[in-house]
Amino acid sequence: MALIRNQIQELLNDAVKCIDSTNLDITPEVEIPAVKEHGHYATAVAMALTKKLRKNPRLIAESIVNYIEKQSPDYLQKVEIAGPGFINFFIKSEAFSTVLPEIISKGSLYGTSEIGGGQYIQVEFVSANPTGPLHIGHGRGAAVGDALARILEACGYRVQREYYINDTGKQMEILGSSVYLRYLEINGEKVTFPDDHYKGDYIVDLAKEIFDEKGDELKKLPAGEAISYCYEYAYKRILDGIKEDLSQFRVEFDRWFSEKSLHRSGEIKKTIEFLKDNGYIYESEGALWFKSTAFGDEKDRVVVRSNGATTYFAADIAYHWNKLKRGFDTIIDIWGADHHGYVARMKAAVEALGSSRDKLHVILVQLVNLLRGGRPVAMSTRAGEFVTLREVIDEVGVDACRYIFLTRRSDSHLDFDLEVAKEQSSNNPVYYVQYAHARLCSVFEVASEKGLGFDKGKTPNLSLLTQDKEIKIIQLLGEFPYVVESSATHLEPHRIPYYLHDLVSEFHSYYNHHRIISDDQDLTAARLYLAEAVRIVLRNALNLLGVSAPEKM
RNA sequence: GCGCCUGUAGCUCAGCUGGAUAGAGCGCCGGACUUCGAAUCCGUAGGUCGCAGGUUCGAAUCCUGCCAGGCGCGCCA
Repeated sequence: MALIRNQIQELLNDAVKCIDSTNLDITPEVEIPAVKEHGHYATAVAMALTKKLRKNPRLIAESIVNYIEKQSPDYLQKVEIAGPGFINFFIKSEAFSTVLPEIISKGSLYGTSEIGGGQYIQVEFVSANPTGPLHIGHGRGAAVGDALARILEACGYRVQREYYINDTGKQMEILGSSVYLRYLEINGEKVTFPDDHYKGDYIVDLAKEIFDEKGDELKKLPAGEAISYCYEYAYKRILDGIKEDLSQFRVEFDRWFSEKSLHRSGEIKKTIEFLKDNGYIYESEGALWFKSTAFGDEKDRVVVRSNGATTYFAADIAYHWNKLKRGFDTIIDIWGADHHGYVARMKAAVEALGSSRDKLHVILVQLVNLLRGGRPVAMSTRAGEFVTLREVIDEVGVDACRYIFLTRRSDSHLDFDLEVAKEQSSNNPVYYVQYAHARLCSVFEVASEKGLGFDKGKTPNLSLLTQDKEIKIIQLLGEFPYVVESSATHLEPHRIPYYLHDLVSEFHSYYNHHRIISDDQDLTAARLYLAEAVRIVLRNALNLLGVSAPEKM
């Protein structure tokens, strides 16, 4: 049984084809009007066609409506033309309720689809340097990337979640050196701590750990060896901490990809060779340059410095070549917005590697502006002044934290005030949604105490669901699959929380106006059936966000 | 100087890619618990959609120019 929206969509497609056979590349958009006087669904397609057909929109609307009336689909109560040429559809209420049995029978699968057609997508996110604990900004990237992956999976894509570890290079040396210097301090030596070193307390803690294990042993080693030991130790401990934090944040990666492995395998060298063979590399001032301007970048970029060292960008190209060779149909990179200047060159590289630049989608996540009581909190890894993701999770909880991140477009700046998130936690949008779920669970408990079980196999008399609010809820439930789809195709997780809010607000209102459990057995059965459908959609939607659906709060 | 992002109610943000009277939450004010959970509901107030032009039947949405905030612009990573 196709959903009403689908049927209207198809009907309109046919109607448009019928009015004018000259290859119109317009697909009519079906929307839900803001006010109910405008029907359950509406389309502005007649206005969209005016330019092409050079006819009055109302005339076009009339011929579309004529076509529709000739078909006279059984779900349609009436169709009318309004305003400048809107076509408004009024649906019979019993037609709407056909979605309920579908939701009940599909259960946790309701909302999933096959639009992805098994396409293979990689989502690379977080990828924070293992030089310190994750901070709040990484948390936002983690929430967005993970939710996106869940949404894409729900739409029939095969998804791989990957974390790229920058485990080599100058920063790693500085990390090793930072720990080593702290270690020397613990051993009573006076050291000067350079400005570019990591000053966080966690560095001191790591040095202490090494001291507890090794005593003054490292002091006797040549500095280079000792630093290397410190680096290995610190890197491993920090990365383990990152994994732990992410796991607690309900983010699990399928693969942790090491930058160092690209150096070891010679892939970076091979990548540069490949580009050179294709004429995209030239030498200048003793360095090797990638001709990214040939693909729209504003200037060419160095890949091998005059001292012979490859740049970070060179490794990044090799990394993306590696991704491309793994056969992904689409590659999604989620970056902090401070890296926006790298999009053009990365897309240029992908194209130079013989692929399509459209295969790479870069989602920029704006940095989080962390506040406490309205005052900005300093955030600098180097200076060691930052609030870690773990601290935020401990303070406001995983559910609230993820929800706050996911309720905004990723490219909008985000003020995250810890005091507000904490103090107003009972007014936090996530609880509004979770409360509806808990409330429903409670209703079912009461129902079962009264011996009003819920029989999944038996469909009650749904024509009893005639209240405006019931129709509205049913209609919204029917929208869920489209919301998930649009969220996937636009790569915008925030559509889910906004949908949830609409649905839940409608449900709470309904709950306050009508009793689900009453003396009328048939009506109770029908309403419990509706309630169960709501509960399923709430669970499924929250699950896409990685937010829990508690039975009690 | 150049580039990217943002500018919508007092605050935090949506606005389905050009459609009908621009919407939520928080906050303010006023109501609703002897009845399935009041973390809820119902109602009031609050707007020159940063500014100015342009495109057309129609603009918060598209194009141009300004203004403001954030972030980038290295043979750093």
